[in-house]
Amino acid sequence: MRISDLVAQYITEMLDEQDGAAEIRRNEVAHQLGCVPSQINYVITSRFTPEQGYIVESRRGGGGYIRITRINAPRQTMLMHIVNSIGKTLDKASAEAMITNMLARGMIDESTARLIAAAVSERSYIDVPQQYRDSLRAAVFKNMLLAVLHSQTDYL
Amino acid sequence: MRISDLVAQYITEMLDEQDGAAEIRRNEVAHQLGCVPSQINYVITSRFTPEQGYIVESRRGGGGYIRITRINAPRQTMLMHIVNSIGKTLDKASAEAMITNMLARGMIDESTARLIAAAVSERSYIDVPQQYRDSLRAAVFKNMLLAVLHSQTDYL
DNA sequence: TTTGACCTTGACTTTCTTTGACCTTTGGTG
DNA sequence: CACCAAAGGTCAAAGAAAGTCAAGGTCAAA
Repeated sequence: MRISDLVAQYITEMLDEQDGAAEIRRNEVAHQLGCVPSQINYVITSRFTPEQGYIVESRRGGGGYIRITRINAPRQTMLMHIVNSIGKTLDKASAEAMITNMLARGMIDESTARLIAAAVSERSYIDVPQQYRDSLRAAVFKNMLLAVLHSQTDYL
Repeated sequence: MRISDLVAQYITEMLDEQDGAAEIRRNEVAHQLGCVPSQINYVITSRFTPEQGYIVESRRGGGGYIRITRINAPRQTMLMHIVNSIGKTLDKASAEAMITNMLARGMIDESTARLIAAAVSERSYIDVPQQYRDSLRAAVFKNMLLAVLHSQTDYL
């Protein structure tokens, strides 16, 4: 198992136990998990980004800390928010991050996540000239999210 | 015996032993079987394609892997049929007919149907020149059906 | 014997991870 | 205030995989 996975797991468990908020001391955690301190930063910047639904605050100096907070709002609001945040274009990496995030926060279930991921996967766009791909992905993504909203609304 | 056959056999045996899911490290397998790493890619892209009933996922970098999952079962077979029947292009009307049909036969549920419909709806393709639309729709449709298969596959 | 489909190889690319040297901020202390 | 120690931050280099692609090889069928 990668060290980065260990760190991510450590943080995630802490978030789960503590109701979506975790405060760590970087050096301490690095020492506990046997890695260099900057590894913690790497994990945070790659897997606990705002785009993925986390807020990170920190403070240096004596008594410093890093605080990671999971964002939580009503499902449909979050979905609408995401829909609105999508511009004219959407690259593959962002799409994937968003899907992972929606899944992690229970906004969509796993099979929905897979379906959306498939529809926006690079593989679907192989025959399409590069210049159209990202705008197309944006349109498909948006339409699908609206369909999800529609489904969820129906059952409420 | 060809090297590619060896590789294919290696993977197949692994799938058989492990209930349809195999995770390999490319370099390691290449070394074990005495071939160049890219040979593994060749074999996978030529014999473990979605059309042949496999799903492949991978990750680069430290701790990377290639995961191959075999699709099985009855409903899956029907879906595979449909996947294979989709050609290079797919117009809106045919797509809709297929979705309705799959829904009617219980191959997919209602929310899945809606999602797929959203993804292949004409509205998603507004910015795309007419000439690309149907081939794109075909690709998206196919990928989504494969994702459905993936969901229905219980692996591990 | 030409051709076309399939196979093999290796150079080069891209992505993700790990590490460490150096920088900046903060709070305390003389 | 001046200085220092204790945090955390940044960044680039090196490492560890996997992906791509094109050039050439094999072999059987036409």
